[in-house]
Formats: sequence, C-alpha cells, structure tokens
Amino acid sequence: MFKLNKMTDYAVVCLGMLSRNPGSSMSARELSEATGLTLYTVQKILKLLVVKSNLITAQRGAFGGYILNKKSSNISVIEIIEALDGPISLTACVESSEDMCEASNICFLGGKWNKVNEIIRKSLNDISLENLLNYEDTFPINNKKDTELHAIN
Amino acid sequence: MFKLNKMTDYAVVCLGMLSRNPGSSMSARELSEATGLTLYTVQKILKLLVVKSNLITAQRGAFGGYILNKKSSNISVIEIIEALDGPISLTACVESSEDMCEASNICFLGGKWNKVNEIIRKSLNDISLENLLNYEDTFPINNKKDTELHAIN
DNA sequence: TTTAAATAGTACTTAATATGTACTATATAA
DNA sequence: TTATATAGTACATATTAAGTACTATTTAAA
Repeated sequence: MFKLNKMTDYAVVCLGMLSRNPGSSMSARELSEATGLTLYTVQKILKLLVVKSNLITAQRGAFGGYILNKKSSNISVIEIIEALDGPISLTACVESSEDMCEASNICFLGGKWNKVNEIIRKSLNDISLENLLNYEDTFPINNKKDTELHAIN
Repeated sequence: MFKLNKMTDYAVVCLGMLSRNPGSSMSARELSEATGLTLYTVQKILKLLVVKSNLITAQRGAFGGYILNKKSSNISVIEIIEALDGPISLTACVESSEDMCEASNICFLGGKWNKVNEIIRKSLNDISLENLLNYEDTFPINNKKDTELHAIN
C-alpha cells in the first residue's frame, strides 16, 4: 500500500502538540491526554523519535518529559517519516532499500524507480511540520523560490 | 511502510514488456517467460489491470493475450499505481481514503495530509511509463515545459 | 463440433508487517 | 527514599500482501 504507517501520523500529532509551547516540555502522559492517543502509543512514538531522529530531547525522571529541538518551520516532514519508517524506498529495486530485488537478474527495470523515489523525497522534503499544521499555507513554502513553488503546485 | 506493493512493480515490468512490440499481443504465459515472473503472478496482475484500468485489452481463447491500449509515453505511473493500489492516501485522514480517522474527534490535524497527498499525486502523474523505462531520460518529460522540469529535478 | 489454449473469476493459504500491550531497568527531582 | 518519568525489550494480535489453486468461460482452428 502506498501509505504512511499510523505511527508517523501519530508522531505528527505529538510533535505538533509539543510545538504549541516552544521551550517547555511535556511528558508522555500529558501528551496522551492532550491528543487522545493511548499512553502506550505515545510512549512508543516518543522513544522512537529520540533514538531515530534529532527532533526531540528527553528529560528523565520526575518532572521529566520531551521537548522539541527545532521550530516546526525547520522540521521537514521527511525527517518524521524517515525516523519512523526508515528511508523511503518505493520498491525493492531502489538503492536505499535493504532488500534485494528477487527478479534483478532478469528484470530490465534496473534501478529505474530510483528517480521516482527521489522526486517524492524532494516533494516531502519541501514540506515542513509547520506547513502541515497550518491549513491556510500554500506549501511547500520553506526556503523555496516562487518559481519552484508554482511548478510543483 | 512507504512502499508500493510488489504487484505494482511487476505490473510495470509486464506493461514495459508489452510496450516493446506495440500493436501485438502477448499471452500471460509468454509474459511470464519473458519477464521471469511466475505464471500465477502474471495472470493475476493482468486480470487486475483489465478490470481496474484502461491500460490493456484482453483477447480470450486460443491465440489470445493482452495488448497495450496506449503508447508508453501516454501512460502515467499514477494510472498503474492506482489501478493496483487504489487511490493514493497517505493516512486515514486523507479525503480519498475509505477509512475514517479514529482520532478525528480530537485530532487537530484535520485533513491536513490532503495537500501532501496531492503533491505526491502530481509528481507521479508527471512520470510516464516510458520515462520509467528509459534510463537516460530526465523526467518528468511528458508535455512539460522546461521550467517545470527543472524545478522538480 | 470438438479440442486446445487462453482469459475471468473466485477462493484460500501462507508470509510479512504493523499495531497495540506489557514488563523491567534506569534516571532524577523533591 | 520515593514518586515519577523515560529507556529498552519482548511479545501477542490484527491486518495486509503475496502466492497458489481451481473452475468457468471464451475462441480459433482442426
């Protein structure tokens, strides 16, 4: 399926919540209450984000919690996706994939999906968490010139 | 996972093979031999493509087979993907999705994935089967102006 | 009209993956 | 020392994808 896993979606919800109060931390329990996601789920996602990304910092112990390392405008959607899903690789034939394409000895496609992969990666790279959270924005808006903008939109 | 299913990949291989001899048909057995995919797999994919897309036409009975309806340059990758995967919907929150987002009553994301979805859809729409089959091509090349090209690449 | 060869349709089994849950270890502020 | 929090790991369950098999139908040619 051409789908993100739910964890990625939940991560965006959690990170979005964290971005509401820049500089202050929230515990997993607080995030769970604020988002409606179960505590287990929130814990799992935040643990993953700490290990797999540089997006949040954890503070252990009493009065601990998680804090966002960057402004939401500086966080690319691709960072979130790749933290929880690993590198985007549309098919087994893509370079970043760990699997070998089983048909590779006969398949004439070679690495042709690579380019498609890169195009999608770039599209996602240009979307920030802030973009995703703000309805009215036309995006991608971040660090992009107008010409680039309108060619994609 | 942010992955196409294998069927889509196999479909590109089969359609690519069909495109090699425009106007002439190939049976599932022939395609299986030519591609190295199992007969079962080829049969399944071609049946799906007949029902779910307008890309190929089937001829039943002895000397029957499948024939490509369009030139590969006029076939968009998105047609192939959506024939086998259904409409692209990154998350349950996307409009084209059939699932309801379970968290929708509390989740502040609303339909915000929609735009991301559309961006990816458009990227894929601009890539033709021919693009995918030809290494050297810069793509998307189909019916696109240069300015659009370079903004994406 | 019979036969061989092909697609159409459906169902099912197996494998892979994602999701949700639980438990123990470790850290820290009061 | 205690309460509260994250870290790490493991596992059970649910969902989905992939592969296989079988029967029905169609069609050209002998």
